[in-house]
Amino acid sequence: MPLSKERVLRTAVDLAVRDGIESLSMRKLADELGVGAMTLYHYVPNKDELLDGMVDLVFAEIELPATDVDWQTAMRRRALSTRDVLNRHRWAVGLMESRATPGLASLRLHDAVLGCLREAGFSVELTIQAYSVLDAYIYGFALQEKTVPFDDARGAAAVAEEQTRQFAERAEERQMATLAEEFPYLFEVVAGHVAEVGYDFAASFEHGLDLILDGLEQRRSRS
Amino acid sequence: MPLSKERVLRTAVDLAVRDGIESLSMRKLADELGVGAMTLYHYVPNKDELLDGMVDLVFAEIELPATDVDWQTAMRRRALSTRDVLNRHRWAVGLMESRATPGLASLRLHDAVLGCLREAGFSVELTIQAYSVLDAYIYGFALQEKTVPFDDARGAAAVAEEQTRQFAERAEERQMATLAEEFPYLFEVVAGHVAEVGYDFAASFEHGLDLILDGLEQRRSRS
DNA sequence: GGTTGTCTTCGTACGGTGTACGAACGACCG
DNA sequence: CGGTCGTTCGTACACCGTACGAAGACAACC
Repeated sequence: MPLSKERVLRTAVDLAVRDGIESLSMRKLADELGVGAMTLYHYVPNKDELLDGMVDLVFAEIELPATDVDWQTAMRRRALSTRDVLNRHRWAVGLMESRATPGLASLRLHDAVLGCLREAGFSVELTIQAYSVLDAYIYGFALQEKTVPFDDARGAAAVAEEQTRQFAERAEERQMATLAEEFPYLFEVVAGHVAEVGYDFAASFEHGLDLILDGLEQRRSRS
Repeated sequence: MPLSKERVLRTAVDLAVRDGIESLSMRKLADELGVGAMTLYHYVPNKDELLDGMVDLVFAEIELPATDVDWQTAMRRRALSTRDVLNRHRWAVGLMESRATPGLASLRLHDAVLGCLREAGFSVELTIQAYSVLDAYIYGFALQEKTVPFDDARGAAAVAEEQTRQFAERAEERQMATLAEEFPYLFEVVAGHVAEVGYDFAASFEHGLDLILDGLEQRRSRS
Protein backbone atom coordinates (compact mmCIF):
# COMPACT_ATOMS: atom_id res chain seq x y z
CA MET A 1 0.00 0.00 0.00
CA PRO A 2 1.52 3.32 -1.04
CA LEU A 3 1.92 6.18 1.35
CA SER A 4 -0.76 8.84 1.30
CA LYS A 5 -2.04 11.59 3.53
CA GLU A 6 -4.97 9.37 4.36
CA ARG A 7 -2.75 6.52 5.46
CA VAL A 8 -0.44 8.80 7.44
CA LEU A 9 -3.39 10.22 9.34
CA ARG A 10 -5.00 6.85 10.01
CA THR A 11 -1.76 5.39 11.29
CA ALA A 12 -1.25 8.43 13.49
CA VAL A 13 -4.70 7.91 14.99
CA ASP A 14 -3.96 4.22 15.58
CA LEU A 15 -0.77 5.16 17.40
CA ALA A 16 -2.56 7.79 19.46
CA VAL A 17 -5.19 5.25 20.50
CA ARG A 18 -2.58 2.67 21.36
CA ASP A 19 0.09 4.76 23.10
CA GLY A 20 -1.56 8.09 23.87
CA ILE A 21 -1.22 11.36 22.06
CA GLU A 22 1.63 12.73 24.13
CA SER A 23 3.93 9.96 23.05
CA LEU A 24 3.14 10.39 19.36
CA SER A 25 6.19 11.74 17.58
CA MET A 26 6.97 12.24 13.93
CA ARG A 27 9.80 9.73 14.24
CA LYS A 28 7.65 7.02 15.78
CA LEU A 29 4.92 7.60 13.25
CA ALA A 30 7.45 7.35 10.45
CA ASP A 31 8.88 4.17 11.95
CA GLU A 32 5.42 2.65 12.14
CA LEU A 33 5.02 3.38 8.45
CA GLY A 34 8.44 1.95 7.68
CA VAL A 35 9.74 5.25 6.42
CA GLY A 36 12.13 8.05 7.35
CA ALA A 37 10.87 10.85 9.53
CA MET A 38 11.21 13.57 6.91
CA THR A 39 9.13 11.63 4.44
CA LEU A 40 6.03 12.54 6.43
CA TYR A 41 6.52 16.18 5.56
CA HIS A 42 5.49 15.42 2.00
CA TYR A 43 2.02 14.54 3.20
CA VAL A 44 1.60 16.95 6.07
CA PRO A 45 3.08 20.45 6.42
CA ASN A 46 3.91 20.06 10.11
CA LYS A 47 2.86 18.28 13.25
CA ASP A 48 0.11 20.76 14.06
CA GLU A 49 -1.65 20.11 10.80
CA LEU A 50 -1.16 16.41 11.35
CA LEU A 51 -3.12 16.82 14.57
CA ASP A 52 -5.78 18.84 12.76
CA GLY A 53 -6.18 16.03 10.27
CA MET A 54 -6.39 13.42 13.00
CA VAL A 55 -9.04 15.43 14.79
CA ASP A 56 -11.13 15.68 11.66
CA LEU A 57 -11.01 11.91 11.30
CA VAL A 58 -12.53 11.70 14.75
CA PHE A 59 -15.25 14.20 13.85
CA ALA A 60 -16.04 12.06 10.83
CA GLU A 61 -16.84 9.14 13.13
CA ILE A 62 -19.58 11.04 14.93
CA GLU A 63 -23.10 10.24 13.73
CA LEU A 64 -24.87 13.13 12.07
CA PRO A 65 -28.23 13.92 13.70
CA ALA A 66 -31.06 12.07 12.04
CA THR A 67 -33.60 14.18 10.14
CA ASP A 68 -36.56 11.82 10.39
CA VAL A 69 -37.12 11.94 14.14
CA ASP A 70 -38.02 14.68 16.61
CA TRP A 71 -35.20 16.99 17.54
CA GLN A 72 -34.73 15.61 21.04
CA THR A 73 -34.21 12.09 19.81
CA ALA A 74 -31.85 13.32 17.12
CA MET A 75 -29.80 15.39 19.55
CA ARG A 76 -29.81 12.61 22.08
CA ARG A 77 -28.41 10.14 19.59
CA ARG A 78 -25.86 12.61 18.39
CA ALA A 79 -24.72 13.27 21.93
CA LEU A 80 -24.43 9.58 22.75
CA SER A 81 -22.50 9.00 19.56
CA THR A 82 -20.15 11.86 20.41
CA ARG A 83 -19.49 10.51 23.86
CA ASP A 84 -18.91 7.12 22.39
CA VAL A 85 -16.42 8.37 19.84
CA LEU A 86 -14.67 10.56 22.38
CA ASN A 87 -14.32 7.57 24.64
CA ARG A 88 -12.71 5.56 21.88
CA HIS A 89 -10.44 8.53 21.13
CA ARG A 90 -9.62 9.99 24.51
CA TRP A 91 -6.45 11.42 23.07
CA ALA A 92 -8.61 13.78 21.01
CA VAL A 93 -10.49 15.31 23.94
CA GLY A 94 -9.10 18.75 24.52
CA LEU A 95 -7.76 18.94 20.99
CA MET A 96 -11.10 18.91 19.20
CA GLU A 97 -12.43 22.05 20.80
CA SER A 98 -9.29 24.04 20.92
CA ARG A 99 -7.88 23.66 17.43
CA ALA A 100 -8.12 26.82 15.38
CA THR A 101 -9.13 25.74 11.87
CA PRO A 102 -11.95 23.20 11.69
CA GLY A 103 -11.84 20.46 9.09
CA LEU A 104 -14.57 19.44 6.68
CA ALA A 105 -16.08 16.71 8.86
CA SER A 106 -16.27 19.16 11.72
CA LEU A 107 -18.05 21.76 9.60
CA ARG A 108 -20.41 19.13 8.26
CA LEU A 109 -21.35 18.01 11.76
CA HIS A 110 -21.81 21.53 13.07
CA ASP A 111 -23.99 22.43 10.14
CA ALA A 112 -26.14 19.35 10.60
CA VAL A 113 -26.63 20.05 14.29
CA LEU A 114 -27.57 23.66 13.70
CA GLY A 115 -29.89 22.53 10.90
CA CYS A 116 -31.62 20.02 13.15
CA LEU A 117 -32.35 22.69 15.75
CA ARG A 118 -33.44 25.33 13.27
CA GLU A 119 -35.83 22.95 11.52
CA ALA A 120 -37.27 21.98 14.91
CA GLY A 121 -38.41 25.54 15.37
CA PHE A 122 -35.60 27.07 17.41
CA SER A 123 -34.93 30.69 16.64
CA VAL A 124 -31.40 31.54 15.59
CA GLU A 125 -30.62 32.88 19.06
CA LEU A 126 -32.04 29.82 20.79
CA THR A 127 -30.25 27.55 18.35
CA ILE A 128 -26.92 29.08 19.24
CA GLN A 129 -27.83 28.84 22.88
CA ALA A 130 -28.86 25.20 22.64
CA TYR A 131 -25.79 24.33 20.68
CA SER A 132 -23.57 26.02 23.20
CA VAL A 133 -25.02 24.24 26.26
CA LEU A 134 -25.10 20.87 24.63
CA ASP A 135 -21.58 20.93 23.31
CA ALA A 136 -20.14 22.39 26.48
CA TYR A 137 -21.78 19.59 28.41
CA ILE A 138 -20.76 16.83 26.03
CA TYR A 139 -17.14 17.89 25.77
CA GLY A 140 -16.88 18.77 29.42
CA PHE A 141 -18.16 15.37 30.35
CA ALA A 142 -15.68 13.74 28.01
CA LEU A 143 -12.95 15.82 29.59
CA GLN A 144 -13.83 14.44 32.99
CA GLU A 145 -13.97 10.90 31.68
CA LYS A 146 -10.70 11.27 29.88
CA THR A 147 -8.46 10.24 32.73
CA VAL A 148 -10.51 7.87 34.80
CA PRO A 149 -8.97 4.42 34.76
CA PHE A 150 -12.19 2.42 34.88
CA ASP A 151 -15.03 1.62 32.55
CA ASP A 152 -17.95 0.53 34.67
CA ALA A 153 -19.53 1.01 38.08
CA ARG A 154 -17.66 -1.88 39.61
CA GLY A 155 -14.35 -0.40 38.48
CA ALA A 156 -15.35 2.97 39.90
CA ALA A 157 -16.00 1.42 43.27
CA ALA A 158 -12.59 -0.23 43.27
CA VAL A 159 -10.88 3.02 42.38
CA ALA A 160 -12.81 4.94 45.03
CA GLU A 161 -11.71 2.46 47.64
CA GLU A 162 -8.13 2.61 46.47
CA GLN A 163 -8.08 6.41 46.49
CA THR A 164 -9.55 6.53 49.96
CA ARG A 165 -6.81 4.21 51.14
CA GLN A 166 -4.14 6.31 49.44
CA PHE A 167 -5.44 9.45 51.03
CA ALA A 168 -5.35 7.90 54.48
CA GLU A 169 -1.74 6.96 53.83
CA ARG A 170 -0.78 10.44 52.75
CA ALA A 171 -2.56 11.93 55.74
CA GLU A 172 -0.69 9.69 58.13
CA GLU A 173 2.69 10.57 56.65
CA ARG A 174 2.13 14.28 57.00
CA GLN A 175 0.12 13.87 60.15
CA MET A 176 -2.83 15.70 58.70
CA ALA A 177 -6.42 15.22 59.61
CA THR A 178 -8.09 12.25 58.01
CA LEU A 179 -10.21 12.56 54.93
CA ALA A 180 -13.37 12.08 56.98
CA GLU A 181 -12.50 14.98 59.28
CA GLU A 182 -11.01 17.36 56.75
CA PHE A 183 -13.38 16.75 53.84
CA PRO A 184 -16.47 15.10 55.26
CA TYR A 185 -18.70 15.53 52.20
CA LEU A 186 -16.04 14.23 49.85
CA PHE A 187 -15.62 11.33 52.21
CA GLU A 188 -19.32 10.61 52.22
CA VAL A 189 -19.42 10.55 48.43
CA VAL A 190 -16.17 8.78 47.65
CA ALA A 191 -15.65 6.40 50.53
CA GLY A 192 -19.31 6.04 51.38
CA HIS A 193 -21.37 6.06 48.24
CA VAL A 194 -19.13 5.40 45.27
CA ALA A 195 -17.04 2.75 46.96
CA GLU A 196 -20.30 1.00 47.88
CA VAL A 197 -22.54 1.22 44.85
CA GLY A 198 -20.07 2.41 42.22
CA TYR A 199 -20.55 5.10 39.62
CA ASP A 200 -21.91 4.62 36.15
CA PHE A 201 -20.58 7.26 33.79
CA ALA A 202 -22.89 6.27 30.97
CA ALA A 203 -26.01 6.59 33.11
CA SER A 204 -24.79 9.84 34.60
CA PHE A 205 -24.15 11.26 31.16
CA GLU A 206 -27.67 10.43 30.06
CA HIS A 207 -29.24 11.98 33.14
CA GLY A 208 -27.44 15.25 32.59
CA LEU A 209 -28.21 15.14 28.92
CA ASP A 210 -31.92 14.66 29.52
CA LEU A 211 -31.93 17.47 32.02
CA ILE A 212 -30.51 19.79 29.38
CA LEU A 213 -32.76 18.55 26.59
CA ASP A 214 -35.82 19.08 28.82
CA GLY A 215 -34.73 22.60 29.61
CA LEU A 216 -34.19 23.38 25.96
CA GLU A 217 -37.59 22.01 24.98
CA GLN A 218 -39.24 24.23 27.61
CA ARG A 219 -37.51 27.26 26.19
CA ARG A 220 -38.34 26.28 22.62
CA SER A 221 -42.03 25.71 23.22
CA ARG A 222 -42.25 28.87 25.29
CA SER A 223 -40.81 31.05 22.53
CA MET B 1 13.61 37.06 47.85
CA PRO B 2 14.84 33.50 48.34
CA LEU B 3 13.74 30.68 46.12
CA SER B 4 10.92 28.51 47.39
CA LYS B 5 8.40 26.06 46.00
CA GLU B 6 5.80 28.79 46.33
CA ARG B 7 7.83 31.25 44.29
CA VAL B 8 8.71 28.68 41.66
CA LEU B 9 5.03 27.82 41.20
CA ARG B 10 3.89 31.43 41.07
CA THR B 11 6.51 32.36 38.53
CA ALA B 12 5.56 29.34 36.45
CA VAL B 13 1.93 30.46 36.48
CA ASP B 14 2.97 33.97 35.45
CA LEU B 15 4.93 32.57 32.54
CA ALA B 16 2.02 30.34 31.51
CA VAL B 17 -0.33 33.32 31.52
CA ARG B 18 2.10 35.43 29.55
CA ASP B 19 3.42 32.95 26.97
CA GLY B 20 1.07 29.99 27.10
CA ILE B 21 1.56 26.65 28.76
CA GLU B 22 3.03 24.87 25.76
CA SER B 23 6.01 27.20 25.67
CA LEU B 24 6.74 26.81 29.37
CA SER B 25 9.98 24.91 29.82
CA MET B 26 12.08 24.19 32.87
CA ARG B 27 14.93 26.15 31.33
CA LYS B 28 12.84 29.24 30.65
CA LEU B 29 11.33 29.09 34.11
CA ALA B 30 14.79 28.82 35.64
CA ASP B 31 15.98 31.75 33.53
CA GLU B 32 13.05 33.84 34.70
CA LEU B 33 14.09 33.09 38.26
CA GLY B 34 17.71 33.91 37.50
CA VAL B 35 18.83 30.40 38.28
CA GLY B 36 20.14 27.28 36.57
CA ALA B 37 17.67 24.77 35.23
CA MET B 38 18.57 21.98 37.61
CA THR B 39 18.02 24.17 40.62
CA LEU B 40 14.30 23.85 40.09
CA TYR B 41 14.48 20.17 40.86
CA HIS B 42 15.14 20.98 44.48
CA TYR B 43 11.69 22.48 44.78
CA VAL B 44 9.74 20.25 42.45
CA PRO B 45 10.34 16.57 41.70
CA ASN B 46 9.64 16.90 37.97
CA LYS B 47 7.70 18.90 35.44
CA ASP B 48 4.50 16.95 35.92
CA GLU B 49 4.35 17.81 39.58
CA LEU B 50 5.17 21.38 38.72
CA LEU B 51 2.04 21.40 36.60
CA ASP B 52 0.06 19.81 39.43
CA GLY B 53 1.18 22.58 41.73
CA MET B 54 0.31 25.27 39.23
CA VAL B 55 -3.14 23.79 38.75
CA ASP B 56 -3.77 23.80 42.47
CA LEU B 57 -2.88 27.49 42.60
CA VAL B 58 -5.63 28.04 40.07
CA PHE B 59 -8.11 26.02 42.10
CA ALA B 60 -7.23 28.16 45.08
CA GLU B 61 -8.41 31.24 43.18
CA ILE B 62 -11.92 29.89 42.74
CA GLU B 63 -14.43 31.22 45.25
CA LEU B 64 -15.84 28.62 47.59
CA PRO B 65 -19.63 28.44 47.51
CA ALA B 66 -21.20 30.68 50.12
CA THR B 67 -23.04 28.97 52.96
CA ASP B 68 -25.40 31.79 53.85
CA VAL B 69 -27.48 31.89 50.68
CA ASP B 70 -29.73 29.42 48.91
CA TRP B 71 -27.98 26.69 46.98
CA GLN B 72 -28.77 28.09 43.54
CA THR B 73 -27.21 31.44 44.34
CA ALA B 74 -24.19 29.75 45.85
CA MET B 75 -23.70 27.43 42.89
CA ARG B 76 -24.29 30.26 40.47
CA ARG B 77 -21.59 32.38 42.07
CA ARG B 78 -19.21 29.49 42.24
CA ALA B 79 -19.78 28.77 38.55
CA LEU B 80 -19.22 32.38 37.54
CA SER B 81 -16.08 32.52 39.64
CA THR B 82 -14.80 29.34 38.02
CA ARG B 83 -15.41 30.68 34.54
CA ASP B 84 -13.70 33.88 35.52
CA VAL B 85 -10.63 32.12 36.88
CA LEU B 86 -10.48 29.75 33.93
CA ASN B 87 -10.60 32.71 31.60
CA ARG B 88 -7.68 34.33 33.38
CA HIS B 89 -5.84 31.01 33.25
CA ARG B 90 -6.74 29.55 29.90
CA TRP B 91 -3.54 27.55 29.97
CA ALA B 92 -5.03 25.53 32.84
CA VAL B 93 -8.17 24.42 31.00
CA GLY B 94 -7.73 20.79 30.05
CA LEU B 95 -5.12 20.28 32.74
CA MET B 96 -7.37 20.85 35.73
CA GLU B 97 -9.72 17.94 35.20
CA SER B 98 -7.31 15.55 33.66
CA ARG B 99 -4.53 15.51 36.25
CA ALA B 100 -4.43 12.39 38.31
CA THR B 101 -3.72 13.53 41.87
CA PRO B 102 -5.75 16.52 43.06
CA GLY B 103 -4.13 19.13 45.30
CA LEU B 104 -5.43 20.52 48.55
CA ALA B 105 -7.22 23.51 47.08
CA SER B 106 -8.97 21.23 44.65
CA LEU B 107 -10.12 18.89 47.41
CA ARG B 108 -11.27 21.82 49.50
CA LEU B 109 -13.35 23.21 46.64
CA HIS B 110 -14.87 19.86 45.75
CA ASP B 111 -15.78 19.22 49.35
CA ALA B 112 -17.39 22.64 49.70
CA VAL B 113 -19.45 22.15 46.55
CA LEU B 114 -20.65 18.73 47.60
CA GLY B 115 -21.41 20.13 51.05
CA CYS B 116 -23.47 22.96 49.64
CA LEU B 117 -25.62 20.56 47.66
CA ARG B 118 -26.02 18.04 50.46
CA GLU B 119 -27.04 20.73 52.93
CA ALA B 120 -29.57 22.03 50.42
CA GLY B 121 -31.38 18.73 50.58
CA PHE B 122 -29.97 16.84 47.64
CA SER B 123 -29.64 13.12 48.21
CA VAL B 124 -26.18 11.66 47.75
CA GLU B 125 -27.11 10.33 44.32
CA LEU B 126 -28.62 13.63 43.23
CA THR B 127 -25.63 15.49 44.60
CA ILE B 128 -23.25 13.46 42.49
CA GLN B 129 -25.53 13.97 39.54
CA ALA B 130 -25.75 17.73 40.04
CA TYR B 131 -22.05 18.00 40.54
CA SER B 132 -21.37 16.06 37.39
CA VAL B 133 -23.64 18.14 35.14
CA LEU B 134 -22.47 21.44 36.54
CA ASP B 135 -18.79 20.74 36.27
CA ALA B 136 -19.05 19.16 32.87
CA TYR B 137 -20.84 22.27 31.67
CA ILE B 138 -18.49 24.74 33.32
CA TYR B 139 -15.31 23.08 32.12
CA GLY B 140 -16.73 22.30 28.71
CA PHE B 141 -17.68 25.91 28.27
CA ALA B 142 -14.23 27.01 29.33
CA LEU B 143 -12.77 24.56 26.84
CA GLN B 144 -14.73 26.20 24.04
CA GLU B 145 -13.74 29.67 25.17
CA LYS B 146 -10.13 28.68 25.50
CA THR B 147 -9.11 29.44 21.94
CA VAL B 148 -11.41 32.18 20.83
CA PRO B 149 -9.44 35.33 20.12
CA PHE B 150 -12.05 37.84 21.25
CA ASP B 151 -13.53 39.01 24.50
CA ASP B 152 -16.83 40.67 23.73
CA ALA B 153 -19.71 40.57 21.29
CA ARG B 154 -18.17 43.18 19.00
CA GLY B 155 -15.01 41.12 18.74
CA ALA B 156 -17.03 38.02 17.98
CA ALA B 157 -18.75 39.80 15.12
CA ALA B 158 -15.41 40.85 13.67
CA VAL B 159 -14.06 37.33 13.88
CA ALA B 160 -17.20 35.87 12.32
CA GLU B 161 -16.87 38.22 9.40
CA GLU B 162 -13.20 37.43 9.02
CA GLN B 163 -13.79 33.68 9.12
CA THR B 164 -16.55 33.93 6.57
CA ARG B 165 -14.17 35.80 4.28
CA GLN B 166 -11.45 33.23 4.81
CA PHE B 167 -13.78 30.40 4.02
CA ALA B 168 -14.84 32.01 0.78
CA GLU B 169 -11.20 32.32 -0.15
CA ARG B 170 -10.47 28.69 0.60
CA ALA B 171 -13.52 27.62 -1.34
CA GLU B 172 -12.46 29.60 -4.38
CA GLU B 173 -8.95 28.12 -4.35
CA ARG B 174 -10.20 24.57 -4.33
CA GLN B 175 -13.26 25.40 -6.41
CA MET B 176 -15.61 24.08 -3.79
CA ALA B 177 -19.12 25.16 -3.17
CA THR B 178 -19.46 28.32 -1.14
CA LEU B 179 -20.19 28.28 2.55
CA ALA B 180 -23.76 29.34 1.94
CA GLU B 181 -24.39 26.41 -0.40
CA GLU B 182 -22.42 23.73 1.38
CA PHE B 183 -23.26 24.64 4.98
CA PRO B 184 -26.36 26.82 4.89
CA TYR B 185 -27.15 26.66 8.62
CA LEU B 186 -23.60 27.40 9.61
CA PHE B 187 -23.72 30.29 7.18
CA GLU B 188 -26.92 31.60 8.68
CA VAL B 189 -25.46 31.54 12.14
CA VAL B 190 -21.94 32.73 11.47
CA ALA B 191 -22.24 35.09 8.55
CA GLY B 192 -25.82 36.06 9.27
CA HIS B 193 -26.39 36.29 12.96
CA VAL B 194 -23.05 36.46 14.72
CA ALA B 195 -21.44 38.80 12.23
CA GLU B 196 -24.45 41.09 12.67
CA VAL B 197 -25.24 41.13 16.36
CA GLY B 198 -22.14 39.44 17.80
CA TYR B 199 -21.95 36.78 20.44
CA ASP B 200 -21.64 37.33 24.15
CA PHE B 201 -19.91 34.43 25.84
CA ALA B 202 -20.67 35.67 29.33
CA ALA B 203 -24.40 35.97 28.68
CA SER B 204 -24.44 32.63 26.92
CA PHE B 205 -22.71 30.99 29.85
CA GLU B 206 -25.28 32.34 32.26
CA HIS B 207 -28.19 31.18 30.14
CA GLY B 208 -26.91 27.66 30.02
CA LEU B 209 -26.07 27.76 33.69
CA ASP B 210 -29.58 28.87 34.64
CA LEU B 211 -31.07 26.18 32.47
CA ILE B 212 -29.11 23.57 34.37
CA LEU B 213 -29.78 25.07 37.79
CA ASP B 214 -33.52 25.13 37.04
CA GLY B 215 -33.44 21.51 35.99
CA LEU B 216 -31.60 20.53 39.13
CA GLU B 217 -34.01 22.40 41.37
CA GLN B 218 -36.92 20.58 39.74
CA ARG B 219 -35.29 17.25 40.43
CA ARG B 220 -34.42 18.26 43.97
CA SER B 221 -37.87 19.44 44.95
CA ARG B 222 -39.43 16.44 43.25
CA SER B 223 -37.38 13.96 45.27
C1' DG C 1 40.37 26.80 64.73
C1' DG C 2 39.36 22.76 61.96
C1' DT C 3 36.21 19.18 60.51
C1' DT C 4 32.06 17.31 59.21
C1' DG C 5 27.64 17.29 57.29
C1' DT C 6 23.68 19.23 55.13
C1' DC C 7 21.46 22.23 51.93
C1' DT C 8 21.46 24.64 47.68
C1' DT C 9 23.29 25.59 43.23
C1' DC C 10 24.84 24.46 38.76
C1' DG C 11 27.81 22.42 34.49
C1' DT C 12 27.69 18.77 31.73
C1' DA C 13 25.66 15.14 29.28
C1' DC C 14 22.17 11.85 27.30
C1' DG C 15 18.41 10.72 24.74
C1' DG C 16 14.40 12.58 22.99
C1' DT C 17 11.72 16.18 20.07
C1' DG C 18 10.18 19.11 15.52
C1' DT C 19 11.90 20.27 11.27
C1' DA C 20 15.22 22.92 7.61
C1' DC C 21 18.21 21.69 3.98
C1' DG C 22 20.00 19.36 0.22
C1' DA C 23 21.30 15.13 -1.86
C1' DA C 24 19.74 10.83 -3.93
C1' DC C 25 16.70 8.01 -6.56
C1' DG C 26 13.00 6.38 -9.52
C1' DA C 27 9.47 7.23 -13.07
C1' DC C 28 8.08 9.65 -16.70
C1' DC C 29 8.19 12.77 -20.99
C1' DG C 30 10.53 14.94 -24.78
C1' DC D 1 19.34 9.65 -24.12
C1' DG D 2 18.71 14.05 -21.12
C1' DG D 3 15.73 16.51 -18.15
C1' DT D 4 12.18 17.27 -15.03
C1' DC D 5 9.45 16.08 -11.05
C1' DG D 6 7.66 13.69 -7.13
C1' DT D 7 9.31 11.12 -3.34
C1' DT D 8 12.57 9.54 0.03
C1' DC D 9 15.98 10.12 3.48
C1' DG D 10 20.70 11.40 6.07
C1' DT D 11 22.36 14.94 8.49
C1' DA D 12 22.13 18.82 11.42
C1' DC D 13 20.30 22.34 14.63
C1' DA D 14 17.96 24.05 18.42
C1' DC D 15 15.26 22.81 22.01
C1' DC D 16 13.34 19.74 25.60
C1' DG D 17 13.23 16.97 30.46
C1' DT D 18 16.30 15.38 33.67
C1' DA D 19 20.32 12.04 35.78
C1' DC D 20 24.68 12.67 37.84
C1' DG D 21 28.13 14.51 40.49
C1' DA D 22 30.96 18.43 41.68
C1' DA D 23 31.17 22.83 44.01
C1' DG D 24 30.08 26.18 47.30
C1' DA D 25 27.60 28.14 51.62
C1' DC D 26 26.90 27.69 56.18
C1' DA D 27 25.91 25.73 60.73
C1' DA D 28 27.21 22.33 64.35
C1' DC D 29 30.36 19.77 66.39
C1' DC D 30 35.13 18.40 68.52
